[in-house]
Amino acid sequence: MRSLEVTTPWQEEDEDVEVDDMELSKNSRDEMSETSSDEATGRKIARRRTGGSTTSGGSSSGSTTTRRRKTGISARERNLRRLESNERERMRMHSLNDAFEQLREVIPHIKMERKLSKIETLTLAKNYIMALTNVICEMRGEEKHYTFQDVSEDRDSVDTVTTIQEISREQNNNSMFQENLELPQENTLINSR
DNA sequence: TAGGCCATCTGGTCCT
DNA sequence: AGGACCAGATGGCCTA
Repeated sequence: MRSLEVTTPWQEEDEDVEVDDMELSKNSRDEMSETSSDEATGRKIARRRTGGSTTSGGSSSGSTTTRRRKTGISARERNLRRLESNERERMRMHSLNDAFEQLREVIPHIKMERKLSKIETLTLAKNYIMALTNVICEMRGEEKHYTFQDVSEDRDSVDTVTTIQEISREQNNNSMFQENLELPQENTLINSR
């Protein structure tokens, strides 16, 4: 992935002076251009012109008034680091999204026009694991590990459990499912959403 | 138009 | 010290 190639206000100045952080934030946001694309992945990099947080999450230590810098780095340097940090964060989120995509591909679910949302993906994955665990227990002749409650209110659960039951019927004699599989400690896990 | 979902920016905190 | 992680804020897109 390439670095951002944006002409920024601080590229014009290179003075190592004390600068108000709020002003820096403003400059950083003002820099944002519309969109560009990532050459390596083809992903669109959207940058807002007016976005960004005013009071960022969990950040309570700094006042909104002028704060003094910890070190002697210039405003230009700090903004450069910010951009690099943004880039790393984008990459991190992209890899997280890739992982979600891979998870979507292995979860059996009813085909939909739209793709599964993240929360749906996680919920289905959890249900899938629980249902598979029950299948294993069933094959071993043990008591079911998890109890699905109130499935009528949870269509995803129903879909997943139905799918797993079908799988278990087909693979009822598959010894791979019956040998040396570690099961979670909990005996029940209420299916909530 | 409201609400859901998402991508991105941002700064604090944690970890190596 | 620097990068990873996290969560709040914001705006864009889409759908009912």
